[in-house]
Amino acid sequence: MTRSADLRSLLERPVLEAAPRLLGAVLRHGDVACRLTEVEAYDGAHDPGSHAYRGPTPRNAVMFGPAGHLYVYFTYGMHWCANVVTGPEGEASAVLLRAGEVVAGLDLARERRPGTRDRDLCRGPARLARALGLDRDVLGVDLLDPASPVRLLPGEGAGDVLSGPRVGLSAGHETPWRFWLADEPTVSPYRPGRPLR
DNA sequence: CGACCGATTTGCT
DNA sequence: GCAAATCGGTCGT
Repeated sequence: MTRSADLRSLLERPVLEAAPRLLGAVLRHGDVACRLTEVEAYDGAHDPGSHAYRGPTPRNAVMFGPAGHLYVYFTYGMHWCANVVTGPEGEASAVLLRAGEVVAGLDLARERRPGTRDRDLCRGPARLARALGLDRDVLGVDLLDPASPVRLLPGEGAGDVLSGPRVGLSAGHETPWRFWLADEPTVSPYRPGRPLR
């Protein structure tokens, strides 16, 4: 990861460049903090899988705003998922936070996800959002503003980054959309992947 | 106004 | 491994 001063400029980079470098960074909401171990890139304008693909709507408006803000959406009638907006303003790309390791506020995280093993607390995008207490209340907050309830903080150096193509997309079979840290128990079970160049 | 879909998780088999 | 649960956004009538 990078130092704090570089976070803003990193997030303004193209999403495929910013996404893997978010691994190891820490997302904190109140007392609960999570070290990111798995993310996925969504390229607003060109990615059919992106919520921004069909243009701006009230729901995805945050994606079209400046980088570094939190895009939270509700899906499957019961889950919230969290994204970090990246790229130049108006490009509407974002990084879906898929998994992480709870590094602070373990008690509260367990409370929010009863009966869950610690390593599963943030294993999966909706699980991560739940453990951190992320919902519409924090939609659009600036993660780089020290006054925000949700903050993105630089992490220690991360281990090896693996990447793999996202299934179900016709375009971008050559492009790695998914990034995760090797040898992390909090990452989703098994994915075929290769080291990031 | 109504129908259909979805960047998923969970629980049961 | 598979199906249920559950509802806001989006689009068509």
